[in-house]
Amino acid sequence: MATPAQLSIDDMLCFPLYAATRAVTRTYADLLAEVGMTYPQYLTMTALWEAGGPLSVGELGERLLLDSGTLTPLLKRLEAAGHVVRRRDTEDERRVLVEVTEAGDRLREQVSEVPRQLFDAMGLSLAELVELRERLRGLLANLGQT
Amino acid sequence: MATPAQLSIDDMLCFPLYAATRAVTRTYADLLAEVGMTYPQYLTMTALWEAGGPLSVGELGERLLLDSGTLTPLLKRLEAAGHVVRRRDTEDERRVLVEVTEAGDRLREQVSEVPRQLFDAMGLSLAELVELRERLRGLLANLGQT
DNA sequence: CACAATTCCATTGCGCACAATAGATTCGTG
DNA sequence: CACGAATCTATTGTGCGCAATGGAATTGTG
Repeated sequence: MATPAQLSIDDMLCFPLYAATRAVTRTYADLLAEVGMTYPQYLTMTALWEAGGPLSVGELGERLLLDSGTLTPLLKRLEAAGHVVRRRDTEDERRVLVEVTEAGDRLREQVSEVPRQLFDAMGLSLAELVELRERLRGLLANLGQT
Repeated sequence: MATPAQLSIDDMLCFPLYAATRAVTRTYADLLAEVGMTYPQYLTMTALWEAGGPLSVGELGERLLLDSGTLTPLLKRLEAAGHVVRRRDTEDERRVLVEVTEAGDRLREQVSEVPRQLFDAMGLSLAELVELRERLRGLLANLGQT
């Protein structure tokens, strides 16, 4: 099998990648339904929890590899839900700082089992997960992302 | 590292998976820009080319793991671009058959180098690609997809 | 201090994804 | 054949992703 000019859909790498991502997102959707969050919102909250303090929209975008056209409306929804507050940075009025609220911190405990639940649903050994993760990181780096 | 309760964003599998998929989609967008197609549209055309004849919306959905809410508008755009035609199945009026046009067949040649270009952009060896593909197929199967 | 370039966020427009629902057609069973 | 169940596509509504654009604030340079 020498990468023929015409790969079938089943031979392509991109399709399993694409389909697996959507399957993971659906699994998250099930797990996050009770707290009313989506997977991108959960990722965003995770980045904020991890940072331990306010992040600007741009800093969030760097960590999540998302641009402001995606983040701005997403952050407004998180703010409307009471999980974060957004305010202009007094040091640099161009920037908007996003900070987790107390309710957002309580949410962190409510979803603390989600990573474990997802790990179980994926049905991979830890070694397989780590190897897959490293392969994907390599792919991401090759495609010109961090 | 024993799957701690609180994984950081960098430790999670889901994030590299999610980000790598978006990076691949962007790479496809660059390669497909000259023919005016998106990645999901290209995947859909690939499924039709591969089938060698008309497929119903449902059959396409099975192959692509997409539902009619996604496919119907996508197929209408492909039809508006002249790449496919849609018609009711005379055998079963509930079904809509999607068939590649002559223009759609010519398109196939115009994108014949895309798989190779993507393979090069990904920067993986063939062995790595195959292994990654199989891991992702396994994950997809575990998450309850085909 | 001007002022052009840069940085940063928001907006707009388009195209997915997908849940939920609706509506038409066909099938299965008596 | 009747008719309820099942099948199949379309529609609606919400939420991403992202390119392109715009506008406000800041920075760098002379």
